Amino acid sequence: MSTKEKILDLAEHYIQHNGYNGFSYHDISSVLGIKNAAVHYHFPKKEELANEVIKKAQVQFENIVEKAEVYDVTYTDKVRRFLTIYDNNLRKENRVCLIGSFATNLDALPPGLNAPLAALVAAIKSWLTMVLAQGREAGEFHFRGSPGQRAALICSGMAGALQLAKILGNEEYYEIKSQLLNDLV
Amino acid sequence: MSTKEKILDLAEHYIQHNGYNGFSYHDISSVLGIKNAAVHYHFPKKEELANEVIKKAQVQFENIVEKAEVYDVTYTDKVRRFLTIYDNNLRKENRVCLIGSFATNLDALPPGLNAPLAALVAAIKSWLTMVLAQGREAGEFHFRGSPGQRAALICSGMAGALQLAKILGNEEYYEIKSQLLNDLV
DNA sequence: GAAGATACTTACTTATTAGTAAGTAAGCTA
DNA sequence: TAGCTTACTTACTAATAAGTAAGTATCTTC
Repeated sequence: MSTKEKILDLAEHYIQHNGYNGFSYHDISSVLGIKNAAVHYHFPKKEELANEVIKKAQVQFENIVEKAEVYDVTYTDKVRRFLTIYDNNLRKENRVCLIGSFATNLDALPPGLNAPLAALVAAIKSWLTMVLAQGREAGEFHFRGSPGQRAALICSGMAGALQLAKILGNEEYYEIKSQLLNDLV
Repeated sequence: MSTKEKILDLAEHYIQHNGYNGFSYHDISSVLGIKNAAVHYHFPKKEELANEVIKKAQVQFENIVEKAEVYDVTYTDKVRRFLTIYDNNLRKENRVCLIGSFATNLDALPPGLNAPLAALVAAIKSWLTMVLAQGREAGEFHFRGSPGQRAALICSGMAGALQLAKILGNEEYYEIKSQLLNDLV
C-alpha cells in the first residue's frame, strides 16, 4: 500500500474515531514514521484530505450497489449487504458512521465538504428507497410508511446504533440492526 | 441569567453544533464580551465544562421523567414527552443529540467524561425500557422485540435523525420520528 | 469601615495547529 | 548523462489552543 493510501486510511480512521477536529497531520505522520510535511505533500489541505475520504466512501458504496445488483436475488439480501458497511465499522474498533461523524461536527467543518457529503447521503437514500420500494412491490417487505421514510429510518438507526455501541457496548448494535430488519418484513 | 449559566449554555450550543474539539474558550468568551480567563474562572478545565453540560442534560432528563410521571396518563404520551428533547434540539438551529456528539468524538475526549456519559445513557435507556414494557403490558403498545431493544432503537433512530436532518433537511427528522412512533402501536 | 469573597482583566506561557519554502536523494526519461 | 519528476525532509511561520498567576473593582459581611 502506498503512503498516500496509508494516509487516507488513517484519516478515515481518525475521522470516525475522533471527529474531523480531533486529529492533526502530526497524528497521521507520526504513526507512519514520516514528517507532517510529507502528509501535506500528498494532501495540501486538510479539507482535501477529508474530501478524499468522502470520495472513498462514495466509491465503496457504489461497489456495494454493484455487487448487490450482480449477486443478490432477494431484496432482503440487498439490504443486508448494504448493512455490512455498518458491520465493518463496528468491527474496526467501534468506528462511528462516517456521515454521522461529519454531520455531528458540521458547523466546525470547512464549508467545501458540505456538497460532496450531501451528494453521498442523497445517493444512499435514493438507492435504499428504491430497493425498499421494489421489495415491497415484490411482496418481500411489508413495512409501514413510505419507502423513503423507511430508508431514512434505517440509515439513522444504524448510524445511531454505532454511536450507542461506543457507550453501552456492541450488543446494542446487533439488537438495533435486527429490529430494523424485522420491522421490514 | 448569570455569566456562568450563559457559558454553560454556549458550551452546550458548541458541543451540539461543532463537537467537543470544534470550539475554544475564546469562542465562548468573545460571544459574551469577556476574556477567555473569565471562562476559566468559572470552569477551570474544559473537561469540567463538558462535565457540567452532561450534568445539565441529566437534570433535564430527570425533569422530563418527573413531568411524565405527574401529567401523562398514557404511555404514548410519556414517550412523546421524552421525544420533545429531540424536537427542541431540532428547533435550536439543528442541534445534534448531545450524547451522539460525545459518542462521535469519544476517542478524542478527556477520559473523565466517559463515566458520566455512560450513566446518562444507562438512565435514559432504563427509563424508556420501563415505559415501553409497561405500555405493552397495558395493551397500548404492540411492537416486536424486547422493550430494551425497542428503547435502543428509538434513541439511536432519533439521534441519527437529527444528524440526517443537518444534511438533508428537517422533513427527514419528522418522518423518522413518526415511523418510530407508528412501529410502537 | 476593615476583611474577605466574587467576578472578573491583564498579561502571560507552553503546546499544538495547519500550512509553507527550500532543499535533497533516488529513480525515470530524452 | 543531463534534466525532470517523485517523495519526501528540514526548518520554519503565524495562528490558535488550554491554562495560569497576579492584579483590580465591586459587593457583602461582621
